[in-house]
Amino acid sequence: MKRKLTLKSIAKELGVSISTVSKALRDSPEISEETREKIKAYAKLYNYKPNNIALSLKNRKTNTIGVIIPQIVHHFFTTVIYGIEQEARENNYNVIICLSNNAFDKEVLNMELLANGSTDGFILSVSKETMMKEDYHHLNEVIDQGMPVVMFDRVVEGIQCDRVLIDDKAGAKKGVSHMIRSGCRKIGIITSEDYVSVGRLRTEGYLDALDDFGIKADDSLILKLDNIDDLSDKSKKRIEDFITNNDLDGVFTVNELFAVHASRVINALGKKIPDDISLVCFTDGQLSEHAVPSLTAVSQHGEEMGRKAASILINKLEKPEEEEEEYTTAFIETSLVERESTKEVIRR
Amino acid sequence: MKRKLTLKSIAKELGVSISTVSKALRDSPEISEETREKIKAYAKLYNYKPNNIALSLKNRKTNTIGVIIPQIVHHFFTTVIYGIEQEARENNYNVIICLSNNAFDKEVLNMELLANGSTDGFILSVSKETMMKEDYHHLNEVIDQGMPVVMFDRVVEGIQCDRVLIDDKAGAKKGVSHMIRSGCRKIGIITSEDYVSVGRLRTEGYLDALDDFGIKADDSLILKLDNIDDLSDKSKKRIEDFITNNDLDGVFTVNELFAVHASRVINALGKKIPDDISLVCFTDGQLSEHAVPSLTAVSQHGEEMGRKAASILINKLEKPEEEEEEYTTAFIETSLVERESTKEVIRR
DNA sequence: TAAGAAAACTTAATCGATTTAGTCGCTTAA
DNA sequence: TTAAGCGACTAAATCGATTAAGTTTTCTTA
Repeated sequence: MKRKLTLKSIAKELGVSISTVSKALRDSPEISEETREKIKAYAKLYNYKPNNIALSLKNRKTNTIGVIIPQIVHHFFTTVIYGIEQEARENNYNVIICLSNNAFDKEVLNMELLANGSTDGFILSVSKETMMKEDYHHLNEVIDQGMPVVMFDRVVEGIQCDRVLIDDKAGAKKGVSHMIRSGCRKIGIITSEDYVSVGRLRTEGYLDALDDFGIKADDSLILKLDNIDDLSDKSKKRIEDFITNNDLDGVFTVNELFAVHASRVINALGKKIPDDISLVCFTDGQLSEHAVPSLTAVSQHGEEMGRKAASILINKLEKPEEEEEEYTTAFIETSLVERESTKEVIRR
Repeated sequence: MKRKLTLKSIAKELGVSISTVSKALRDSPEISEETREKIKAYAKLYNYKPNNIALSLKNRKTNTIGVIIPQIVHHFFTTVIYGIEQEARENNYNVIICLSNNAFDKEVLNMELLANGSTDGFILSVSKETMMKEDYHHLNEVIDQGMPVVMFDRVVEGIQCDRVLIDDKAGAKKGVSHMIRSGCRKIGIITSEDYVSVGRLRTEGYLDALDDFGIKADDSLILKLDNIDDLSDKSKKRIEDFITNNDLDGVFTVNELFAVHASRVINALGKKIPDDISLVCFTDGQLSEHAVPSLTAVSQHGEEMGRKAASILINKLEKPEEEEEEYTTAFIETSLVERESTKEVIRR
């Protein structure tokens, strides 16, 4: 086991001072050509790399971004992380990832931990529990210490930070409009309770689309489930009843899971997708792509979201300090991925 | 914006020396009860937390684990990360995640970056390119510097490190045996070329199972595709031909994607799953669970794998230094998740 | 009462780097 | 002849913490 080289060990070995070594390696004109070359050759030979921790301490800058997300076993979040990682890497930043598991306490703990010098700033999507508690002291604290924060996807109001959001409303509208254009007239939506912001916004988009085409909304065609993140047996049952008891010709769902189950139910009823019932879901993931029939989906572009969030954060971090603060909200546009679960749009 | 407290600022404020503050906060008996209480009260009031970077430098220990994986938008890897994160957090470690995107250069770069002080050890799954290049100098280098490494899933030989592996062979055998017990006699396998270790091992498990039941293996029933990570059009075509041209009563695939496509093809041929053809795949993910019919799958327990890898690494890190080194290989057992794509096992 | 011990602090070294402020010898110009 | 200037270094401070070693001050106790 060989110890890592340090400036000190190089200096000792070559019989010069530490600062000479440091300056030589940084090409300072203070050091003579000869000495410089000698030191650089030695450093290269033994593969000297400065210690990041020491640099971080000296520069009071870690070049590390802290990412806090509710869960990682989740396709959308991984695409966002992927985007963050790409952008970070291109700008010489590291990424530390912490999971809150949707728990308030873990979110606070993680932030406090990372805020003590480990990271320069945060990208986070707040946990469900935090949203319900409406306790954001941990966010305000790190912001107060001058660490920039960028929130994405699940954001809260009243925090001095930048935001990156999916345009949920426009996305849902896009999906539902597509169904209408392809001939659907009685479209149901499977969504979440309104306190989940993405659910609420997507419902609004659905209503907007109907309105645009002069179709009257009908409350009985709106199914609001408790949990948007998974599919309980109770939710399954409610989806079954919803589809069985309404004579729909289109179903829009706010996530893939609801859609996959809807597809199953429609199948079991002996109806054909898309001939009898069209199906569109929000979120374009593995399930939409590989389901049979494959699902037309509103794609969220998580990677772009991650890149955007990271780029906003890095920008703040590199900015020459204390220009007047401005907080932006960026929207990531969705796009519609047409697949087998919808009919062709009738064009005249 | 208020600056973070440091020992120095506290010392100045209270008119004592830095070391007095440090000792007081660490309950040293050297400091009088009175002074100690005063300092602690002040620190608590203003929420003092020591700077991690400074501690890392002083202790030459970062309490951070570097994780390097080929990709993050991949269900299995996220479950492993989830496991790593859990175990790390419970032991007060941070997790830095870097993606190699299956590229050798990025893997090397990431390791070098993190090895310069950022982490105490590594958990990694080597990239495909690294496996093909068989260039492991970056691994040997960090190991040489005394940083422990744990490899998981995609491991290579000849490196001084611990390993955590899925028991691929036993897992495949489990799946294929199940099909045989449920009545299948002509089982095909869709796998990868042998240079992908998991593909090779799973193929071996398949052959083992056939052998156990006295079924003769037939090379024409073994389809080896180029890429195990995704499904190219070429692969799709080959799967179609494979299933169409062989009169199989069972298909085993080494991943979900192959299975989902096989399912589609079987469907298109007008055959019923599982009545005409049974289908089992390695890897229990979203697709297996939600496909129609849902797929019987060999579950890999990625979370357990992550926990195990992290626990081995942390153990090494906390060990009182330089006991005689021993490298272990841990196997994570798989389990079979029975779903709709296989028939009941006939028990006599 | 004086030496020794104990209590309560402070100084200074250290981790590994950067950088400002010297230092020292040599050349050059007034 | 001598001060200024310059080239080529080194010393020391700094980032924020810990800790071994040193310093006072007060208290014991022979």
